[in-house]
Parts: sequence; structure tokens; C-alpha cells
Amino acid sequence: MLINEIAKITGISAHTIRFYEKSGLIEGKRDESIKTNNYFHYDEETIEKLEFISDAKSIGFTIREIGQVIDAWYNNKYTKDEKLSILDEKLLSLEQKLKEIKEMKNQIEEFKKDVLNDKC
Amino acid sequence: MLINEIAKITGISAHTIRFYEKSGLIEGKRDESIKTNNYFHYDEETIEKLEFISDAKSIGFTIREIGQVIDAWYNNKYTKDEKLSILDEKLLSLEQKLKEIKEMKNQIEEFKKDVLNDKC
DNA sequence: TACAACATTAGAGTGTAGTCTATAGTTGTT
DNA sequence: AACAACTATAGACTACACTCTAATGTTGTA
Repeated sequence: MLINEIAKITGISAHTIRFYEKSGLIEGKRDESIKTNNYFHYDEETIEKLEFISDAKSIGFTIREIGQVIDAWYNNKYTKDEKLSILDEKLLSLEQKLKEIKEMKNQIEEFKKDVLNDKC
Repeated sequence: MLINEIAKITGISAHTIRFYEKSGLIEGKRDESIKTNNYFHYDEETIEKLEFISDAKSIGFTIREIGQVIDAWYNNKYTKDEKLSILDEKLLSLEQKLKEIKEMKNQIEEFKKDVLNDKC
């Protein structure tokens, strides 16, 4: 797949995909048998990664954090223990986010009560 | 309270407090009886607001969103119905965030399984 | 073969949310 | 009165995450 095809599938613009590539989140391969151009080719795994990136961004992970998780998932940049420790750290921060969001829900429910009771 | 006192209490720098003030999230009052300076004075309510801002930022609300909630909570910029509708909208988006975070937790659990089973 | 549609790169520009600097004036202590 | 510590304002600067432009080259269709 060339960049525009994967862009269409994922709904992420070619510009942004190139930005993610420069940021080290994904990696296209060049077809060495083709000498006339140096187009990048992307595979199914890249689609998975881009979908993960969208999800992770939407919950507030930074590019750097997403890169760590992707490396822990796909690459051999880390040992098994390092991978597990990165993933556990992310799980912890997700727990924390869950807690914060639940607290915020309660607080906004309180605001609602105040509004209903004309207290503000 | 002057700016440095409220900064110390909330742990938010005076610079950032001024930035929030310019952004319309909080509002200091000037003491009209003092003619020699135009220092801003802040009250307990501003501390509450700043603490809310910290919490809301941490779960990914933008300044604009935080401003809406603060206006729905404290100001008479909106009618009762408008206030309730803003707060309900935020509750919905928090529900959505909860869902996304739970899904992400599951996905990272899957990554962990793959790492444990040497599948990546 | 013309030419639209695609590809690459470097680098500029945008919006958000601060963060810092410079300048100038004020307050409180010695 | 001197001086440190505070205050306000404007505007410059930063980091992040895009988003776009320009220049240049390649591919596929009429």
C-alpha cells in the first residue's frame, strides 16, 4: 500500500502519517527492486498501529508515550522485562485517569445539583 | 489575597494564573479604595476554580471547555437550561472517555499477553 | 506524449497552553 | 532614603502536534 491508500483506510491524512513516520511511530518499507522511485510501502501492521495511535491520542497519550507502547509491542528495542514494565506503567496511568474522570463526573453532578437548586 | 499568595496555595504559578485570567477562566477584583496601585485581589472562589482547572486539565479538557463549565457553574452568562445542557454534554464526554480508557486498558492487557507469550 | 494524479523532502505556518523576559511602578522593612 | 520583594503589562519564546506549501520527481491514463 502506498501512503494515500493507507490514509484513506485509516482516515489519517498523508501529511500526518508522514509526521508519525518522522516521529518514529510507524515505518514504511521501500521496495528495493524498484529503482525508479523511492515510494514507501505500508502493510497491515501499520494500519493496526495507526488505529492504535488514533485511540491512544484520543485518551491523551503523547506521541512519545505512544511510541513507547508501540516499541514495547512490536519492536525488539526492549527486553521482555522492559516491555512489561512499560505496559504496566501505562496501565497504571490509565487507572489513574479512570479515577480522575470518575471524580470529575461527581463534581459536575454536584454543579448540576447547584444549578437545579438555583445555588449559583 | 494577592497573586503570589493564591499561587502558593494552589501550586499554580503567578504567570499561569494571569494566563488563566486573560483566558477568562478566573477574575480578580481591584480594590477601588486603593488609588496607589491596581493590584488584583483573589477570593476563596478563585481557589476553587483554580483547583477545578487543574483537575479538568489533567483529564484533557481544553481551556475553552473549562471556561464553559466554570461559566455554567458560577456565572449568569447562561440560562438555567443552557447551564444544564453544557454540564450534561460534559458528563457525556466523560462517559465516552471512560469507555475509551477501558478499551485501551484491554488492548494493553492484550499486548502484555503477547509479550508474555513471546508473540512479539 | 501530454498531463493529471500521485510521491518525496525540507521547511514554514498554525493553534494550544503555557513560560519567561523586560519594563515600570508599588510596598514594606531597615 | 535605600532597597528587596512584590505587582502589572506587553510581548517574545517554547513544546507539542499537527498542517500546509513549494519544489521536484514518478506513474498511469487519454
